[in-house]
Amino acid sequence: MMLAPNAPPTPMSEPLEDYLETIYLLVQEHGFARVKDIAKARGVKAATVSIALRKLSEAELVNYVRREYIGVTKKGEEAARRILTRHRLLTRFFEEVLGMSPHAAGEQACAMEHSLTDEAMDRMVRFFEFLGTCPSVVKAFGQCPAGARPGDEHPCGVSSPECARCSLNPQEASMSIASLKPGQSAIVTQITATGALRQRLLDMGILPETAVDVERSGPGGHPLWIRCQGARLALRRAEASNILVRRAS
Amino acid sequence: MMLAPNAPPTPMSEPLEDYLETIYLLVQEHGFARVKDIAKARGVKAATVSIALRKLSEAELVNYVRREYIGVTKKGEEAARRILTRHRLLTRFFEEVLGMSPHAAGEQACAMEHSLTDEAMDRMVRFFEFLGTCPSVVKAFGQCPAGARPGDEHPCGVSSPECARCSLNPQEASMSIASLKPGQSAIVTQITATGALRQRLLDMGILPETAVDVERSGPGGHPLWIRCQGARLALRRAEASNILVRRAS
DNA sequence: CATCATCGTTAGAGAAGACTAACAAATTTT
DNA sequence: AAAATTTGTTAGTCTTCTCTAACGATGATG
Repeated sequence: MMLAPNAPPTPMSEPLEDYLETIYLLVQEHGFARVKDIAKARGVKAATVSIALRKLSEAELVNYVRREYIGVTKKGEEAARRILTRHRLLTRFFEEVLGMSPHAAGEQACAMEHSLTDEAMDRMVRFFEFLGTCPSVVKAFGQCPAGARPGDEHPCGVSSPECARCSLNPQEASMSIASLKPGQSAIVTQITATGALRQRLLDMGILPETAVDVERSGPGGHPLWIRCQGARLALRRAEASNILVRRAS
Repeated sequence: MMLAPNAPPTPMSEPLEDYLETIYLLVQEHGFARVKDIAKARGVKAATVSIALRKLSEAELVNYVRREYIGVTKKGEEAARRILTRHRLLTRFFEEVLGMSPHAAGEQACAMEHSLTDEAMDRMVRFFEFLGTCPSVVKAFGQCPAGARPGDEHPCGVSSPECARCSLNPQEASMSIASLKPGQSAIVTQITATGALRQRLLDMGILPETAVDVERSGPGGHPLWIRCQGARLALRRAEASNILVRRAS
C-alpha cells in the first residue's frame, strides 16, 4: 500500500508547537495572522513571537518574509492539525467523559496535547468509538451522584436496548464516507483503518463525532475531496472506505 | 473544620518535580538516594543533579548537606506524594481503562503528571470510583473487538447484575476505614469527602483500589495511623470516616 | 506632506536546564 | 599505607525561551 511515508515529524519544542497551532487557528479564523495577535493569544511579548517566527520559518513550517504575510506551509499545516486534533480529543475527554467545563477542559488539554503519544491517542479514539456506540456508559457515569454510597439507589444498570450500535440498521450504520455524494455531510462514527493509515487519518483530524462534508467525489480511482474541521483533505478511495459515518441529522 | 491550611504549594518546575519524585522513590526503595542513582534514573549527568539538589534544598524540599545523606523533608514528601499520586492515577487510566502496556502507560503518565489539575484529578478519581463499582463497563470496552463494525456481534450489552455496587451487601460495602482494627488491611473503594479535604486525601495517595493497612487505631479522638503506598499517614477520625474500603480478599 | 501612533524587529540581558572538563573527596584495591 | 577507582562538586559553556529598550517601517491623520 503506497502511502505518504508518514515523515517522522522533526521533534519540535512545546512553545514552537504552540506558536504554530496559534498561527493556524488565527489564519483559519480571521484569514490572516499578525505578530501582535499571536503574541496576545499566547500571552507573550511581540519580540518573542518575532524570534519564534524566524525559527518556524527556518523549519519550513510557516511561510513568512519579514514584515509580510504570515502563512502556514503544507508541512506546517500537517503539524498544526496533528496537535490540534490531540487538543480536540483531550478536550472532549475532559468535557464529555469527565464532565469538566469547556474552559477547564480546554486548559487541561492545552497542557497535555504535546505529550500524547500516538498509541495513547489511538486507544483514546477507540474508547470514543466505543462510547459513541454505547453511550449509556457515559450517561450512567454522569447520572451516578458524586457522593453516592454503595447500596444507594442509582442508575448504573444500563441495558443493551440503549446501545446504538446493537439497535442500528447495519446497512445504515456501516456506511463509509466513500459512498457519500458531493454536497452531502456526515458525522464520523469510526475509523476502521489500522496502523500507519489509521494514525495518518487521526492526525488529519478525523475523529469520531467529527463533521465531514464531501466536496468532490470522482468515481473509480479519483480522490475524494472532503472538508473536515475547516481544512480540505484529499483521500483515496482505499483510505476513505476505512472511515465510517452516519448521515448528519 | 480545622485543617492543615493546604499550603498552596510553591510552584515548582517540571524538572525539579521529577527530581523530587525520583529521590522519594529511591529512598523508599533502597533506603537512600545517591547522586549517581538519581542521575541514572533521570537520564542526566551527575553534575546536573548536584545543581538540582541545591535548589531543592533551598526550597526546603530535601534535607541535604554536601556530600552527605540525601533525605526528603516533610514538605518535600507531601509534594512528592502529590506528583506520585497523579502518576499512579494516570498510569491506571492508560493501563486499565485504555489497555496500554504498563511501560507505555507509565511513560505517558510521566509526561502528563505535572499538568493534571486538581479538578481533573478529582473527576478522574470519581470516574474510577464509578468504574470500580460498575466494572462491566471497562470489561465491555476491553472485549469490544478493536476493528468491530456496527452490526457485528459483540458484548456491549452489560447487565446490572454484574454491577458490584448494586449487588453488594450495603453493610459490608460502605465500611469506613475508621471501623478497621489495628493490623487489618483493606482496599479503598471510594473517597466520599468533598472540597479541600477530598483533595488532601487524594494528594496523600488515597485513591480507589489502593491498599491501606491500619497500624494504630485509638478510640475516640485519637488519630488513626495507616500505611498507604509505603508511607505512614495520620488521619483524624472525621477524615477517616470519609474513606470507604472493602476488606482485602 | 509632515507628524504620530502602531506594529514589528533587533540588540542585549537574564533565568533555567543541560553539558563537558577539571578537580576534590571518599572508598576500595593492591 | 599508597594507588586506583568511584563519586560528587565546581566552573564555564551552550541552548531555549523569555523580557525590556531602542529603533525602523508602515500607515493614518491633521
